[in-house]
This record gives sequence, C-alpha cells and structure tokens, in this order.
Amino acid sequence: MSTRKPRITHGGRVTLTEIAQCVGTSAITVSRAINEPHRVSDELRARIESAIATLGYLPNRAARALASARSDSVAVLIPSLSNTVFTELLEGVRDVLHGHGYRTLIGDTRYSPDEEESLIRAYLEHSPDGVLITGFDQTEATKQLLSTSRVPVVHMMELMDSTTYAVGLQQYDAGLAMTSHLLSRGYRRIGFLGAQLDPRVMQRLAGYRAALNAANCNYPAGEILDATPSSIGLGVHLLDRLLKQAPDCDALFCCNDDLALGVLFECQRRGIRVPQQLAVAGFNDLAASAWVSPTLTTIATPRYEIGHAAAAMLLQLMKHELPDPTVLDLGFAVVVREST
Amino acid sequence: MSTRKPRITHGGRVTLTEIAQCVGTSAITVSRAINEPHRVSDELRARIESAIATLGYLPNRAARALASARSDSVAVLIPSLSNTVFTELLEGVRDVLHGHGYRTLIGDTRYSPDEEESLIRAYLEHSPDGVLITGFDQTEATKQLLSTSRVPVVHMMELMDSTTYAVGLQQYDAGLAMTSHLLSRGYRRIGFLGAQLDPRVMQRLAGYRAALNAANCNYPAGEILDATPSSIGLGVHLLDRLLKQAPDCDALFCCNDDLALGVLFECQRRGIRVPQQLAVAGFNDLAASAWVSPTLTTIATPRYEIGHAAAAMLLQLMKHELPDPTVLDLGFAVVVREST
DNA sequence: TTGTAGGCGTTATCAG
DNA sequence: CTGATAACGCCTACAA
Repeated sequence: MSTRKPRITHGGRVTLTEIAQCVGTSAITVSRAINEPHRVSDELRARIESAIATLGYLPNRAARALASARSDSVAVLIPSLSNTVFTELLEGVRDVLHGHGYRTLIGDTRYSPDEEESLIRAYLEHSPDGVLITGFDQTEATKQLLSTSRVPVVHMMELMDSTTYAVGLQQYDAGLAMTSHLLSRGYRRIGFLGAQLDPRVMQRLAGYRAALNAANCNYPAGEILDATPSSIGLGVHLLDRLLKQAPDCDALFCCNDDLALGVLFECQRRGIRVPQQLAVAGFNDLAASAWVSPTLTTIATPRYEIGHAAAAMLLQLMKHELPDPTVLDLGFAVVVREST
Repeated sequence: MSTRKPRITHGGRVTLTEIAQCVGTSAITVSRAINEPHRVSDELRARIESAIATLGYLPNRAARALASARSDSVAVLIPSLSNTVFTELLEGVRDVLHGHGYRTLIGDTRYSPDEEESLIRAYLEHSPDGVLITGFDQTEATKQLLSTSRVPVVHMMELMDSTTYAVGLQQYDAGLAMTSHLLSRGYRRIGFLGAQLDPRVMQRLAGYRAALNAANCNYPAGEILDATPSSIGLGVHLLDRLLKQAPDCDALFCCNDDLALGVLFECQRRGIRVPQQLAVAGFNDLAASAWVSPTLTTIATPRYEIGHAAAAMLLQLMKHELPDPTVLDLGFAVVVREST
C-alpha cells in the first residue's frame, strides 16, 4: 500500500479544485465560469466569482498551457532594446496583443542572428502561439526551428516576397528617396555614413548608391561604413573620418538619426554651417530631430504602426485566417527640414 | 470500456517519452541527461543527445513548470519602454539572469500603479521565480498580491528602509546635489522643470527645494510642474512657460535630460546664451548630453549597474540566501559640463 | 546509474 | 447546465 504524502508544489497557491470545494461544485465548472462565463448559471457563477475573489485565486498558466496546448503568448524579437525605433514597434505590438489576451515574450538579439537563434530556441519551449521577428536575416537553423514548430510568423520592418508574412517598408526605396531629395537640392558630392551595417542599413545604402549612379554622381570617397553600433558619439567620430577622407563633400546622408545628430552637434562645435557648408540628413525621425538646431531632414518611418499592423496580421494567422494582403507596405515619408 | 482516442495536443512536438523510446530508455533518464548530465552514463547520454538533435526535441516549459513548480522566469516591471533609462536597466538585468538560465517577462506600466497591478496579476499566473519592480509606489492590491505569492521581490531605482530589498540611488540627495552645484556656481534664481511627476521626480524636486531653502533662495515662481510624459518637445514648451512666469530666472534644473535638451534647443533657437543668460542642468546623463552644444551638466545615474545588481540580489533570494546588504545604494555623480 | 509510480493544475471529451 | 474521467509532458520521490 502507498503511504506517500502528496507533494505540495504549488507554493500554497489556491487551485481550481479548492475553489470548487469551497463553492460545492466541480473544478471543470469553475474553469468554465472563468473561461466561458455564459455557460454557467448566473447563481453558481456569482458564488464562484466571490470565492475566487475572497480566496485570491490566480490561474496557473503552466497547467493551462499544458492542458490546452495554447500559451496565449507571443514571442517578439527585436535587434535592440536601447533603440527607440524598436521599442516603439513593441508598443504597437503590445497595444494590439494585450487587448486580445496575449502576453508578449520580448527578446533582443543584439543584432546577432546567432543570438536570435538562441532566443527562438528558448522561446519555442514556451510554445508561443505566434512569433513576431525583425527583418529577414535569420540563420538556417532559425528558419528550420520556426517552420518545424508550425508557429505563425510575421516579419517586421522589411518586406520580402509573398512567401512570407511581413509588415514594413521598402528600405531601399527610402534610401533612394532621400538621396534623390539631396540631388534635387543641388548637392552633388553626397556622402553616406553607415553604422551597425545590419540588413536595413545595407538596403538604404544600396538605394543611395542607385540614386547617385542614376544621376552620374557616384562618390565612393564619401562612403564611411562602420559595423560599430550606432550612436551619437559614433556620428561625431565618423564625421571626423569623412572630413579627412572626402573634404569636398557637400551633403551627408546618415543611415539613422543618431549618427546625424552626432554630425550636427560636431558641425556646430567645429563651426561648420549646416546646410550651407554641409547638408545633413538622417533616417527614422527620432524625437530630437524636430527640435535640434538646425532641425534635421530625415525619413519618417511608421514604427508604431508597423508593430500594430504586424500584431494584427499575426492575430489573424493565429485564428487560422488568411491575412490580405500578406505583405503590407506602410511606406515612409521624406521629412524636409532645415538641415538640407 | 473506454474507446476514447488519446488527445494529441502538443502540436506534433517531440516529447521526452518519444526520445526515450527512440533510444531505448525511460523518460526520466532523458530528463536527467538534459538537466543533470553528470548523472547519466557517458554512453547513454551521447545516444540521447544525438536523438534529441536528430528529432529536434524542444522541452515543454509548461510541463516542466507544472511538474517542478519552478518556471525559471523572472518578471521585470518598468514604467516605460521608450525611455532608455529603463531599457538600460533591462540590459543589466538580462546580462545577469540569462546567464543563470532565467527568462525575463518584461512589462511596462506606463507609469501607472493600476497598470502595474494588472501586469503583476498577469505575470503571477506564470509563477515567476522572482520579481523586479521599479520604485515603491505600488497599489495596496499589488503589495498584497506579491506578499501572498511569496515571490522574492527586489525594487529598483529608489531606496527605502531595510524592510524591503532594493538597489538604486537617493533621488532626493541627487536633486539636492545638483541644486547645490548651481548655488555654488553663483546662481540664485534657480528654477525647476518637472514632467511626468512620478515619485522619483518628486523626490528630486524635494531635494531641490531643500537646497534652495537652506540657502535662503526659495524661488517658487521658478517651479513648473507638468504631469505630461517627459519629452524634448515638452522641454521646449515648458521653457516658454518658465520665461513668462519667471523671466529673471538665471538657472534651470530640469528633472531629466529630455526636458533639458528641449530647453537647450529652444534657447539656441531664441538666441538665449547658455549658460551666460540661463544655466541649464538635467538628470540621467543620456547619450546626447555629452555631445550637444553646449554640453549638458547633469546627474549620471548607474542604470545598467542597478539592473545588474538588482538581478544579482534577486538571484540570491531565489536561492534562499540572504543578500547583504539588503539595500544597495549605487549613488550618482554630478557631471559638470558647459551648460552651467 | 537507471527505472517505476504518481502527481503537478488545468482543460478536452463524453455523459447525464 | 453540470460533472466524471483522463490526458497534457515532465519531474519528485522512492526503489532497485
């Protein structure tokens, strides 16, 4: 005969069964009162709810996930937490998903596909109902993991062919548009400052090159590329490199506003007049860009909206509906200000 | 007799039992090979690991959490994701906890104790092994939830008496120190710009008032308080209000660098010379502050280190060790630059 | 070093 | 509308 004492592992937490005993009903009925209130009589439901409140019952998500094979959670992977571009993305995601009862498992990859793979592996153990991921530069193993798990996945920020779900903008087009703007202003020796060198930066660079090429204004000396993470301080440093390498440069397209702000601050320090001596353009339209002196010409990107729409698309996929369109281009805007 | 067909809910995922069958051993041995490799013979472990790799097994966290009553996850609550002060905190937390096998459940409260309560409730359902939370302005219900659940909790950013665990700095002292710096520079009509008005801002304000009072320099006309979330644009706006309300103000202590940057930009636009006509000081030492012209005098706060140390303290508590000290003051530094 | 038995808290299934 | 039963995948306890 068994003399084992039952394990008590739930840390003293009240369980469904205890609520049931307290009310004089069964666990499954309490479960229904919580998840499908309309299927339980008003009288019983009222007593259950009061017991839940007085006993301080909290559902156990692990048990629920195990029994139902749904976790009500979505994994969201972004390259960096310390870049407001991506935290705004997260806010759009959160505003949609929280309203539908999902939790977000946030992971930042530090711009590393290997780190991303490790995070995906870790988060798949939680059986997320969906995955939101930034860009398309996943490792083969990551792609394999995602497809094997059959989790619906929506990519953010960039766009690809219609074999994947994505919400974003054409980074290449945006790079091209900004360069065209500078050309239309009459600048001809247009440099490019690139940091981090993630895929989106490289696409902007390609757009920049294409625009210059089409205008017969190739200017290779004006390209400064540095894989270091972007920052204002790096912008200061790269401007120094540029001025040595291409002193006749008359306009500078920075791959993002952080670099551009650093450039503006350093120009001010060195007494370089912007835009008269050097025009400066950025990318992303961060909060500071509209207020700095001179105000910064940049590309406005709809980060919040991208997160919002990507979450909405994922919501459809999780309901086994087919989103239409499957690839959503939310565009960008060239915001012309004083610096060009 | 029962003719029920077994449920297949795991989404086709390989299970521990299937690995065991494949290798010709039992599930528990496979479990050991994963969690306590040294307790399984080399030969068997090798075969198990190879089976895991070829079958692409991923542990089911829900099942593990349910059976072991540990979730290997820590809930981390911050007021805002779009404020780099808190994302740097998160990076410190992450660097410690990930190395110890914990996942972080990140939640942003939007500076609302009610939202915080709702997040705590939601995250407690996941049975986190620990909680990191910002500040001490929790609702009574939040405190109740946390104490009932017996989860170890470490507070970040602020300090309190030794009845709670905390890592942070004395916000009051920092506000006082900056104001003393301005007084020592000879400024006598020192204003204060406050936004958001969260507890930390109010503590800085109290320090500011105490310093002025001690120097017989009370200057109520110079206080502008606005509960709107902080931003550069708000700094621009509040400077306008200040100049109307207290035109003789000679120095301005902004509750954070965002406001201060807005003030600097607007001063530049209006041709107000800083610091000759108006000295400007901020708080937090954000990335831009060292590069803007003039460079910004501010209080440097060790966010990353706070996150790091708070996570380390929580780690101890989760191991049922008593941290020493239980309240860790990581201090601050007055960073004097050109703007004062 | 390996295995057996049973339970963790919840929900799906089927029955009343 | 309510309930009995089993199952989800894994781990603790105990045994061999």
